Amino acid sequence: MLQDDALVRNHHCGECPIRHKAVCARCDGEELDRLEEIKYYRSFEAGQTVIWSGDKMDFVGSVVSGIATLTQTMEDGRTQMVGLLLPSDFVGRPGRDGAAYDVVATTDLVMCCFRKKPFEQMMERTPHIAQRLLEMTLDELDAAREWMLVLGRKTAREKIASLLSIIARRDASLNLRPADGALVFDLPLTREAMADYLGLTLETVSRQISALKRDGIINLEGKRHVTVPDMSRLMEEAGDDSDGGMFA
Amino acid sequence: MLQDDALVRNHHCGECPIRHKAVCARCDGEELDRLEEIKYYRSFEAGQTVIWSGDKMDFVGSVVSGIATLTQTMEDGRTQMVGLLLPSDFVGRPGRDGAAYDVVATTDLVMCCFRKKPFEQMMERTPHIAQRLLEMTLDELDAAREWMLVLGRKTAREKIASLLSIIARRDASLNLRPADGALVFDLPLTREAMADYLGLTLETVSRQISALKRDGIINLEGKRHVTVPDMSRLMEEAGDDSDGGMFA
DNA sequence: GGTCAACTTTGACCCAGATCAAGCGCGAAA
DNA sequence: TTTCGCGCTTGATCTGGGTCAAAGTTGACC
Repeated sequence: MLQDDALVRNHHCGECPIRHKAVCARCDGEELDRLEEIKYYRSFEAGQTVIWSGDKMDFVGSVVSGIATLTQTMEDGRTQMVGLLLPSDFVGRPGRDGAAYDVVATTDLVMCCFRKKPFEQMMERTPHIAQRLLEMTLDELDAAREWMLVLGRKTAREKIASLLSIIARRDASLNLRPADGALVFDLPLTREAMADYLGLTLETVSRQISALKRDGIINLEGKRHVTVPDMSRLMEEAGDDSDGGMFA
Repeated sequence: MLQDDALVRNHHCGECPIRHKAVCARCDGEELDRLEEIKYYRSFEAGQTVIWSGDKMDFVGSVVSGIATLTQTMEDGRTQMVGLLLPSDFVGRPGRDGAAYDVVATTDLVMCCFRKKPFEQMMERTPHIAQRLLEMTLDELDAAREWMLVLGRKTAREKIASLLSIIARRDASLNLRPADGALVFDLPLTREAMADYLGLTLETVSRQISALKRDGIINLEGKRHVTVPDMSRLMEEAGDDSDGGMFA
């Protein structure tokens, strides 16, 4: 809360925690000044819907802190998560009016927003923004394709292991702990959200997590706090081309 | 064959069949001239692999005619198609050396290629190219997310109906036949390729196609030639928010 | 400290789709 | 004209994960 308030009050891009990773990453000082003029912050509480699919979207923006999800829903209620938005990820699509997906804040969330029109105009004049956005979009496309393999061809156990290893890897690169080889992190998602991400039911998610715990692949304290004693074993379970120790 | 030869010999972007849809769509005359200098054509036969995953990729390019697929394979042989490349679609990623996926020509294929380095340099100087590529990448990302819903949450029957309606819609916009409401097209994929696209086995694909035929949703002549008497019924079977008569 | 609600776990049973196994149809080569 | 091979269909059976049901955990709020 206090932290979020601090973020909301922070009006200096220079000190922004996502300065070097977000859509503005390539902008120079002068370009940043112009962005600064049109930006504004919005906060959302955990559970709040940021945008409803189909709504008119008059802004775009970056996640500054917290986590949001992108989901699609069929008329009968089946839902599939199609994106997980972490700090520095971009929301919205220049050149489109309606939102294509529901965007929901999974944790408390702070976004750095721009009204769509001025942002689009600025993008025309500022190749650095379009270039960075292209780069980010290509990365997201790769992630989506990786996920298609998970959804289409992996077993429930492999799906869970894949999700855990993605979260573990992300946390390892952001936070500390390359220490003894054991990784520790908190799951940012409920069992139901994991199920929506993986194309499973929440019961199956629960069962497979229990199974991985029983087999010593992971340890659990409470429902959310995970320890991975041996990352390469987890990756083996995920079915990814094995062990290659890539820790960026 | 004759047609392909004609395409290979065609050195004038002005007459290119994908001129207004490909990555060069926004380029003006002068920019086109410069692209023309560095472009070259490559042809592939049906079944040929264009690029192997992991290989160094020293070119990028557009599909001019024919169809190619993008697939990922796990060590044990499970494969998932993650993209279907139609004329005007772009192959390769500026700013990356290795190919992330196998690219295979499903039909005879002609591509308009650029060596990666000169293309990247040109992209820096030519915002029109980056802008168009961003637009195309965002479209692909949307398609990939749509497909995640299909893979994660739809039944086998809905998956087949989804694939058929996508192909039908594409053919309807390219070709003729908005006539009496019946659509006719040829499947460009084998049962196995459809299975790889949909995360199914080829047996299930075959059974579900037979079932849709039995139920009068589609008609088949031979194994590949499909007639859809009532598009809205097919879309209902696909589970897409119903009937909305969007025919671009 | 008790209650309530949201989240999670676990069990019993079932079914859609995978797997295994024949056969069919048709175009190309001989 | 026969034969071969490949793509496709169809049947029988099996099983991973869904469904339905019940009970355990946890934390927030009185």
